[in-house]
Amino acid sequence: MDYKKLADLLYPNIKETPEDIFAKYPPRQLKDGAVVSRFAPSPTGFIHIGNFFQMFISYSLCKVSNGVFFLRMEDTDSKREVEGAREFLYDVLDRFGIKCNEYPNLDGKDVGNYGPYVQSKRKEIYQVFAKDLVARGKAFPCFCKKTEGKEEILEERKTKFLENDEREYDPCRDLSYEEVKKHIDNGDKFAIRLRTKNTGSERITFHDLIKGHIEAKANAKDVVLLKNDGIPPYPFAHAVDDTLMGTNVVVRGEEYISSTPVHLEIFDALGFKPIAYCHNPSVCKIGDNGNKRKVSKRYDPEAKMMYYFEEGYPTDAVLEYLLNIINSGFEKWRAENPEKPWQDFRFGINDITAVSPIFDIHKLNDISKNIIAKMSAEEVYENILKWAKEFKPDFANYLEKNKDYAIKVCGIDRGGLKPRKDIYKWSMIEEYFGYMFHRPTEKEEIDNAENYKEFLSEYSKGFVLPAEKDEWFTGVKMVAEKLGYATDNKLYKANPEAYKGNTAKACEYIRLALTGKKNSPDIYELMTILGETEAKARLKG
RNA sequence: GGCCUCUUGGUCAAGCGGCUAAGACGCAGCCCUCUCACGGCUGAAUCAGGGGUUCGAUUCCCCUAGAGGCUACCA
Repeated sequence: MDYKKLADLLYPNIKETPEDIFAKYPPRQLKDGAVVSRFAPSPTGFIHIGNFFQMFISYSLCKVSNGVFFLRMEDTDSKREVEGAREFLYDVLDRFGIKCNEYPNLDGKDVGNYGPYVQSKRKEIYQVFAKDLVARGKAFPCFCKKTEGKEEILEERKTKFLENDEREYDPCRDLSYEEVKKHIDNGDKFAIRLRTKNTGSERITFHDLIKGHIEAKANAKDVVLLKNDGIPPYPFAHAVDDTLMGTNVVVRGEEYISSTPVHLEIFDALGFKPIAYCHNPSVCKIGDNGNKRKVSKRYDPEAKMMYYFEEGYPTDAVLEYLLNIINSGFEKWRAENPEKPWQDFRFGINDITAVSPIFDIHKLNDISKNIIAKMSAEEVYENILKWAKEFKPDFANYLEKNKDYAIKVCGIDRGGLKPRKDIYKWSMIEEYFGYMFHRPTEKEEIDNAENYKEFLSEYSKGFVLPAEKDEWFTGVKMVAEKLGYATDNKLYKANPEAYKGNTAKACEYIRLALTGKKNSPDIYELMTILGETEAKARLKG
């Protein structure tokens, strides 16, 4: 069989050779240990936290080694592409402050010298390599119908061989030149398949940066290299692109471990050097049946990165949470360096966990609380405003009109040695501090309406907001004592029946009048921010 | 079914042949206190099971079980 002739029959217009292509992609000049890696999303309209997780590992490895982190758009599956998805992708990276060294710009131009960074623009490159493979007898054209869901075809392939033979050779692998020519003349579309050199009994080993040494059955299947539309499925695109682009560490989900033998055989057929893999575990949840399962975009709101924007989590909180589950050393580092930005953390590949973590919203919340607690009132205000502009325009309006006041509210119990740590997402504010933005419309249950009324009417009589907290508290106690409340808690506890309540009870009434709630930050501080007039009005009911 | 990966408290985990098996979140209790939050203290809770190897296994080996993944002209 003259494979060269066959290749020319298939691709009469492809004149370039792999050498020509390689000439355009010179090896990168890198410092020792510099990692070149990439984020290779499909523009399907959302980013799954699992993809984001991988991207972040990849990014961190590049950053810490002063390497190159690039973005490659994997748009080979046009069926799944969604309008506006590319813009959204960039928006997400931007919000998290993730910068790519090389990427395809939205205007169609590339930033970087190893492009195009969009797979749909690389069709000819793939065909050059495919043609070369055919010319060397390592691949062949396949005119079969797609086998998806077609069990009988799959069965036919398997049963062609002896029992227990794991080979899946494609029926088209041994077509004669004449047969192929007939198809071509007929205008039939063809896919290109790898002519696997294996027979099903070979084994291969490879090293994974996270899992270590892995031994597996070698590929023995004539896998598709180019679909009949000329576009490669993932494995071939991965081999060609990552080789040309100089990727030296591929970070991907562990679901790819099983297909690594296929990738390795493709690299081998192409004559490429294999690339180091880092198969990282998937972010999971406990399902209804009590088992682990991957976080799913269908059932779990937190699967989509948009969720964190909508809820108003600070992006650093999400990143630090991820760092926490990726790198066991991060938490210790954070404890020792409470003031440093996460970017200073020396991300280590050896510390990447091999186990699928279960997403823990409590932990995220805790990290977020600590991050927010360190912000100034102004920062909090700016963040809330930014969030509200996007998701709560009315509230954003209010915040802008009452900026000074809103900043004061954001500053409640902020700073100092014991900052308040109860807010973990911006969407909480309106509900949480609602009473600071409008008079409470509802009140939590009052245990003794008569006492409540009596106390407030007495307390609000001639109410003046003192300049000092102590003074204010003394005032409260005076009124309380006058009405028969215990101001000494020990006395009260010893004989509760003798009093209407204690100072705490009196404060509860004031708090209720002011906020409608039984829990709130310091009453005096709230009154100071509300102002004497407003405070008095609320006390009078 | 076949192949691959994973297995320390509820969750994230330290541990790399000898420890009363760290720490964090969460949970419970106590203290502080005008309430909540913060902070402090205390507590409950873990080596999947079975075999080896060894003077000694959470740690090394094997088996079993459980969970996850792959088995497409999807990635």
